[in-house]
Amino acid sequence: MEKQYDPSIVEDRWYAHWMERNYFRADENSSKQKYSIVIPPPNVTGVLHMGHALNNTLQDILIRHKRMKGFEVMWMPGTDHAGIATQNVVERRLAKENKNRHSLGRETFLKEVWKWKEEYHATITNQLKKLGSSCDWSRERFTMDEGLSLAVRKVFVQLYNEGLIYKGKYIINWCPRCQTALSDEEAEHKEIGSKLYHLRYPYADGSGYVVVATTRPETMLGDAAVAVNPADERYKALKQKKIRLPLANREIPFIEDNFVDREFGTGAVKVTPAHDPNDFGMGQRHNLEPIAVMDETAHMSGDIPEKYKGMDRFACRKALTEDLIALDLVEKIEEHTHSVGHCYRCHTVVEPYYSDQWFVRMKPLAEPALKAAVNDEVRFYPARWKKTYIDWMENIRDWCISRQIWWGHRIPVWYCGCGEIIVSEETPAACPKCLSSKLEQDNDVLDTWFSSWLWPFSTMGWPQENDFMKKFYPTDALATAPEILFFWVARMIMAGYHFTGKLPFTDVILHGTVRDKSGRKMSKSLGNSIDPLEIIPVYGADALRFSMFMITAQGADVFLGKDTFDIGRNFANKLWNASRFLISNIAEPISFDTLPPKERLKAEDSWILSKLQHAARAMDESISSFRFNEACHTIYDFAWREFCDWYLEAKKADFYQQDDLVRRNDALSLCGYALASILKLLHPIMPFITEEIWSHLRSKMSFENLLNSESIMLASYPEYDESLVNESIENKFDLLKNCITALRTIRAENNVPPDKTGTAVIIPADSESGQWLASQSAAISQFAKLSGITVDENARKPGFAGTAVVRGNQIFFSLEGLIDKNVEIERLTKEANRLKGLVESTKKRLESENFVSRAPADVIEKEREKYQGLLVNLEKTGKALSNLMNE
RNA sequence: GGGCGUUUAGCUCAGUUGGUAUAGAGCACCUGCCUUACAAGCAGGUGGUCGUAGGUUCGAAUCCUACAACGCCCACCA
Repeated sequence: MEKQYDPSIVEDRWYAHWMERNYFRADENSSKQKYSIVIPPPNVTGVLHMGHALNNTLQDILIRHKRMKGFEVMWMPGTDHAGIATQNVVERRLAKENKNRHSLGRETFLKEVWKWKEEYHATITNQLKKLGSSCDWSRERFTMDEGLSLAVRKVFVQLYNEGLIYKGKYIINWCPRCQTALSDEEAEHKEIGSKLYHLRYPYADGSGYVVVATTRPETMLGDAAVAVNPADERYKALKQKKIRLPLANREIPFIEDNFVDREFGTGAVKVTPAHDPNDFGMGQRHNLEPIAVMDETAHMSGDIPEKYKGMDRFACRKALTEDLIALDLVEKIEEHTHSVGHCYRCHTVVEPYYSDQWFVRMKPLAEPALKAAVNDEVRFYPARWKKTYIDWMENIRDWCISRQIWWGHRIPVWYCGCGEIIVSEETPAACPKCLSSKLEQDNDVLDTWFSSWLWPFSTMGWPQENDFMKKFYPTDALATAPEILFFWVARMIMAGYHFTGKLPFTDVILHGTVRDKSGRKMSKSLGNSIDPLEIIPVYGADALRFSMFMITAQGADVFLGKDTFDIGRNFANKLWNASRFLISNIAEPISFDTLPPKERLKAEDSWILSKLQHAARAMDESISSFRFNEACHTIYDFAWREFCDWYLEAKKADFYQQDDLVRRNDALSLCGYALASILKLLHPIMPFITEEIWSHLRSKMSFENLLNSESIMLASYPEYDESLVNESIENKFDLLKNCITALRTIRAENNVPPDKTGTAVIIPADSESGQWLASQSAAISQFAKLSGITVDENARKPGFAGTAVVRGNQIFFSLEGLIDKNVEIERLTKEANRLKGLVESTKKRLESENFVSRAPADVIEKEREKYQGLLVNLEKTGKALSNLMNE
């Protein structure tokens, strides 16, 4: 074994080995209880980033943990075609060659996108493997593969037949750059500093004007009315008047509508039914014809003055405002911040656009999905997301699912010249009504999420009945970022209930966003992202995985810097060296069936076995409740602070016992047992190094029921064993460690060099402590580098010595000429003051009538014991201090 | 406008149901060590009135109220 652990050699080798052995393969015929997860399919738009690393590591931890716990696990991998996003990146690539999708034509363009898909799909798959993801690659799916496309068509037809899909002309969010409709969720609202224009609209009879306020003056060309609140007295007289719309030079009426807020602006609002969702509503209530004045690229068009035709909407805003100013029709322009929708893919300002689109009626689908959350059948981690989910479900609106792009599932609707509309899973040969074969399929494709929402079951072969789905559906956990709670999670739950009658998963784990050290979201455009593939060769996937979860509390954002991964790398290296040390001490391969019998266990053995039980339980609980940072801390502390710092150090002496082979083998086997347990506990988080060490350990040691698994992946996860818990030994060890630390502190504070040994005297507080510490005098000598130690209640204090009091036990360290009296006086004074403070506060509490009469008896008892102990320590420390000063 | 989250050491953050003599890590910093597992390491140390103000309680970082700062989500007042 090398002196430094090098993950780059090890990791790829083990992944290939696991693949070769088919360890990731899920067996639908297994009799074991199943545990299944479907991957949130990464978009094929590009390479994976740290957010994916976080997301997939989380799932891998769960999968590996459950696999070791004896479940038949299935982790379904796959990718998403990501309609608009992928089409955009491919169009951008084409633009560099001065081509565009229209010049290529639909078919050729789609071929280009498929090429892109293949390329990035390969990269993504490779990245997931580098991370160690133990998904069942034999099941891999893509949202546009044949089976999933079939599921999409089936769902569309079913919903249509159920009356839950309809087509209609409405105001929708339109991205003028992508030139497609968007759903409400795809329009991201951002606060924007803007202007509020107060425009004068003259009455048709020339008797004056009314002032209306708008943030988008260019839409005035499409105005169909001016509306006021019916209760607004100010405008009562204007009811009969008409407005002469400036520039457009049309007459428009006054209308009254309760929607209008009397308090805002002037209380009069221009109504543009074709370009504003509220105005559209008013238009419908008052039979106003929507007048479209923009085309699909948000350039001015339609029946408007020549001058503005073809102008970009923002250019027009400027030009038109200037013209109105020239006509003295602008009362004032105010600064105004408001929230404006942006395309979630290209960040262009969304235009409300009047057009013919397909929608899903959501209310009926939401009912069971809402109930599931209210009843806690589906659980959210952290739990606070439940409320967010419920709010959204309660206020759900219809879902616009048609997209005017080419990359995606084509809408399975055909139109016949006779007016017939055919909605069908299969391409119809002829119109059922007029028998014409001249049918035209709807040009639009479906929203990407219309395939994603079926993911948990479409990937399993639905709608075909099959054993695989029977075994693994519904799944168990779903891990994702909160950003797509509505886009995806909520809709999957709705689809799950509607099409399979089942909740598709029970635990929804919402993890945070990956950010840089200054809190900015990591993104390609900001140039602040860290590429997992650059980290892995240097630090290792294990280090990447461990570091990320070590520093991240459940649901909290992850802040990554270039030094973040040191934690995991250092930990891996520590583990490597401890293992190397142990394994190198095994000269001849040793074999044993069980742990040494109880009577052969030494104190430190019982102690580490007891501590191991706590660690095992904590790991299990932390992972099962998705608190991965806790799991990392638990294993880090156990492996490093307890196993390496104390246990292995304590066992060293026994390793060199060439003349007592029983003792030597006990020491090696117990260390091997503890190490193997650590490896198993850690494996879900750091799969590679644990497998590597596991194989080294197995080459030197065989242990029935412990190391019998060829791969650690398939070994059983350590179980909490109460019979090995030993609180009294843990207590004694705390005392021992505190005594050793006290001696070390004296040495360090007095700058005693490590190569100078000294002698110690311990005057124990009682005979029990005395016996225990005396039995550990060899260990104390070793850890504190002593040449001699006396533990005796009747021992005499050494003349001049460094002093400490631990739980009433007086500890003296003496080394001629190396203990600095002033240092010691300072230390002891500080200690005495600290104790005085504690004695005071404890005394106060115990003298308080309220405390003594109201606190539970055990708390009072504990407080009394604490007080007695403090008094003893204070007294002895004080005495040591005065002795020192008098010497 | 509604809702949620965060505020703890110089920095980044843990702290599960209120109670373990001293509120924990990592990094940074200081001191001493290349002690034959590990300098990516070892031993020791400095550093915190737990955002502010009240309240509940025998007891509050933890529960309640108000306030402040920052962040996020949702929302059809142009």
